[in-house]
Amino acid sequence: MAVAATKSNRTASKEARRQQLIEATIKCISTRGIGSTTLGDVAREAGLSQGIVNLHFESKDNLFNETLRYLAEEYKSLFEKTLEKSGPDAADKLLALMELDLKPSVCDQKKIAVWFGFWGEVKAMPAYRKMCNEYDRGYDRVIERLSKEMIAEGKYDNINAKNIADVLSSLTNGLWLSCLMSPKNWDRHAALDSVKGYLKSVFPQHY
Amino acid sequence: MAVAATKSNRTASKEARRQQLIEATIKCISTRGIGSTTLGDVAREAGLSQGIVNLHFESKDNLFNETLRYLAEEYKSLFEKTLEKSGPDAADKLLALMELDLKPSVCDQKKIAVWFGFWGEVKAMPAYRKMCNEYDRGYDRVIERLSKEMIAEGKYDNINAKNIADVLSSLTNGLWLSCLMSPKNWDRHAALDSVKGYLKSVFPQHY
DNA sequence: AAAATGAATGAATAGTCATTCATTTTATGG
DNA sequence: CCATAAAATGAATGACTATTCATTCATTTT
Repeated sequence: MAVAATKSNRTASKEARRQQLIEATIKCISTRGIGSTTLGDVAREAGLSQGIVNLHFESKDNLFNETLRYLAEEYKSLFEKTLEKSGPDAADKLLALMELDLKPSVCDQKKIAVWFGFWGEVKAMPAYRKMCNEYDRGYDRVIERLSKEMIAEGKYDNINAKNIADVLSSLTNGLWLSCLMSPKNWDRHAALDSVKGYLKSVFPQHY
Repeated sequence: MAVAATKSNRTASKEARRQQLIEATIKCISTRGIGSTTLGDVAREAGLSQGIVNLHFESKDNLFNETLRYLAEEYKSLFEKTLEKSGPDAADKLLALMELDLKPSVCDQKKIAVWFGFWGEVKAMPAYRKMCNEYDRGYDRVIERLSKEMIAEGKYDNINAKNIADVLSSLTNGLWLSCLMSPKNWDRHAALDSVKGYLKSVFPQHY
């Protein structure tokens, strides 16, 4: 099928170009900020010409939305892989997920700067908020389910799984802010100790 | 002599005019986002003319810096007042400070949107990061000192004051993000319960 | 009341940037 | 090789916006 082969080649090349532009966008936002990243900057970063973004993404708005979706999908895939590979106990899985959030590949200045850039614009761009919420809902459910399992196993009293899930996700996001604001003397091991300290105090029989 | 109050629209004092413009800026950033707030928007929001911001603030950059400083000073003043009025025990003071962060006057969508707007721009504007860090250092020191006192009082083992201070500030910032992202079904009492739950698990003799 | 002061105005300017599109380059099939 | 189409270019366009400044206006001083 010559036609199909040709078509798929073209598509592949188009996909590669889109990916290249998304990566350039992430780099630009992480260094110049979301507010002063221009399409010219992105094109230059990608080593391509002025009009290239509009050719592949129609508009700047669309490019930014696709960039956010790319970041969200990337995290989702790491989350799922972590959940699969870790285990088998709920306690192992929960710890592995918390460790993921503080790994260099997830928690680095560059990527965090981009996340905060998008979060800072949610008032102007409700689509950003909507997308983030859709992805986050899934993670919260998983954390809550794992907590519930552990509460049942450990016969813990007086603690609430929803509550713990809220604290853990807030804690992670707050630690990311510290990483963004004090990149020089931020210590990921200290951050992980903080999280472990919390887990230990809530689930003393498990950690 | 309520001179300032009776003065016509055209001749408010310089300080009053600056304040009026800063408040308009906060309103604009909280609704349109920091990236699409123009000086025209701010002037319109304040009911004044196009050139007014440059007259009183020299530049947009300066207006935004002064706006961030205003927010930081406002919080600082609330923090200090809370520390004074609460008490006398360290446990009371610490709880009062955590409650402050979740009070409607501090933790409302509008104000949080502005904070995140600034945080999202720290890569482009190092001055924002610098200013935030200068203020935050003070709060962290206070929280750490209070924790230290409680650790000594309660003879707690195996816990570290710096660690607790880190968790508490991260937790607060993370809860603010939840408030920004899910304004509809965000519950400040549930958030406060999360914080209290943490305090109870770390300082069981105190809470 | 005339003059002086300085706050405020808003039209004009200069610069930036997203988007368009006519043209050029590259790749593919015959 | 050629013919064709897709991909890429980059100059041009038009919209937007920070900043300037000559002018207007209200208040105070003389």
